[in-house]
Order: sequence, then structure tokens, then C-alpha cells
Amino acid sequence: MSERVHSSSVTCPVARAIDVIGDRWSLLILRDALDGVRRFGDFQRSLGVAKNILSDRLRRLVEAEVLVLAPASDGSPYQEYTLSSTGAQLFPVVTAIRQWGEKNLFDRGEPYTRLLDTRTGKPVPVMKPLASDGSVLSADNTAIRRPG
Amino acid sequence: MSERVHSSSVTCPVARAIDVIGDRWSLLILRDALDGVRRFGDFQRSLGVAKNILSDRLRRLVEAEVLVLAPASDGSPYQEYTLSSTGAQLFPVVTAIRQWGEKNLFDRGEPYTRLLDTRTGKPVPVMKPLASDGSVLSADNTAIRRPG
DNA sequence: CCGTATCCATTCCGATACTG
DNA sequence: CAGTATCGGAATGGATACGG
Repeated sequence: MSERVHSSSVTCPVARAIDVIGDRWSLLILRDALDGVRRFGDFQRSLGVAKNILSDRLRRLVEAEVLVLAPASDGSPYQEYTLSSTGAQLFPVVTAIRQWGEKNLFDRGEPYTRLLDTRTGKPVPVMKPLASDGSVLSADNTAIRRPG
Repeated sequence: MSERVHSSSVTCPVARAIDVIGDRWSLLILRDALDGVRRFGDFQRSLGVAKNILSDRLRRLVEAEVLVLAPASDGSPYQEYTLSSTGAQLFPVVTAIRQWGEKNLFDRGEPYTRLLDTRTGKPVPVMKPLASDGSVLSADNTAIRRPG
């Protein structure tokens, strides 16, 4: 069911983009994918989402060609969900969201996690800097955020 | 009902941000708000959303302090939904989404609308440039996109 | 381990009617 | 014009149970 290939006839790029990634789980999946998560089970554990929902969202993202199913990478006989070049270009989107959240949704000194450590797979807690006066955060998102 | 002031105990800035703006209608409302839309009826016509839904989303955004209810601005005896400073900082988010959509969700030569003309209130159709080789779009979102 | 299928509760959405 | 109230259908979400 639901044969809609491209977002109907929406001519607004924002609206069309939202049809693809403007969903809670899809956005969270992308966040993880951009941090290197590739396996079904890893997404599932990271997000704590029901498997049927995860399955549905992953399928949608693959259909939208944001994710691509690749044969494997380690020994496992399964497939991985990797970012397509289109999907990789969502980095600025997720980064902008993250920066807005860091700056506006946390109190001073309140700890937050910045993605997962690419090595250990564990969240990396950091502190919102207590810097008193004029905040230094620029409005763009060019700063590299990867810990390593 | 629903007394959640801040997103439960989520420590990921992306997740917390998504709880506020990661909804289809909220994102679309923000898109319009960032282009100067302020009145209930204008949002309603622009989005084509049911009034009860719009009412709900606007209320949420006000509660989250992304939007602020201001007494008026023209003669009308009603209130307006204006962006708070926090809300205004979502510009990079919407811009990043728009750029991704423009670049990846439209065919070459396919027309799309870039927000609304701030004067006339009508959508401004533009063409995706046919530029052949290496795309110039940088990975950041610092470029100003306003037509005028 | 990687999914799919099914059941059930909750939420979301749109249309409509109604108030000030 | 700016909402609120209500109602029914659709989609979503979680928890299993099941099969490759």
C-alpha cells in the first residue's frame, strides 16, 4: 500500500524534505546513522523503539534513498543500513538541530550527551560551558563536532 | 493533562529538540513564522491544516517559548504569534532543511517555491539551476537565502 | 541476529459545528 | 477572525510471537 514515490506535488523544499525526514524516529535514526550506527539491532537498542516501527522507518528511508542497504562490512551475514550521499548531506541539518538544542534547551551546567563515541559506542556526556558573558556559539554549523 | 515542562530526562540535545520541533506541523509553522507569518488565519491558509491541530501546535510552541504571543501590530484586536529569540535561532535549522530539499528532492529544472514573498505573501517559484558540473553548495548553511 | 506479522491502546488528523 | 469542542477514521507505538 501507499505507492507515493515522491511527495505528491508539494513544491516547497522544506515541506518535501519534512515528508522524508520530518518524523521523530527518522530524525533520530539519522542522528545515529551520522554517528556511524549501521545495524538494525544497534539502532533498536540506541533508540529503544519497537522493532516494527524501526523496520518501517528504515524501509522508508531506504525507499527515499537516504539510506542504502549494503551487504555487510564485518563478518556477519546480514545487511547494513548505510548513508547514501544524499543522506550524508543531512549532516548540517542534524548539526543545526543539535546546536539549537544545546544552546536553548539546557540549563547552564546541565550535562548533555553529544552523539556516541565512535569507538566505544557509548554516549559522551559533556557540560554546557559556564562561560558567563557573550556566548561564542556562531549561528552557522561549520564547526566540527566529532570528539575524535 | 500532560504536565511535562521540559522533555523528560532526555540528555541528547537532538532528541530534546525533536520533542519541541520534530513534528511535521511544528516545522512547517516555523518555516512560515521565519518568513514573517504571524496570524492564526494566515498559518491556517498557508498550511491547510485543521484549526484544532493548528491551535494545538501553536500552543505547544508558545509553551516551549519558541513563539510568543504579542498583543497586536496592526489595527486588529487580536494577538499575533511572533518568534522569540530562541525561536529565531531556528533559522539555521529550517535553512539547512530547505537546502537539503532543494538539492536532493527536486529534479533539474523542476520549479520549487522558496518561502513567501514578504510583501505580497505569495509563494516565489524559482528554478533549480541547470548548472552542470560540480555543485557549489557548501556543507554549511551560512549563505543567506532571502531573495530581497 | 534480523526482521515480519499481529494485537491492542493511544494519539493524530481532518471535517464540522459552535462561541465570542 | 480566532479559536474551542467533538467525533470518527487513520496512523502510530509498544509488546509480543513467529520465522529465516
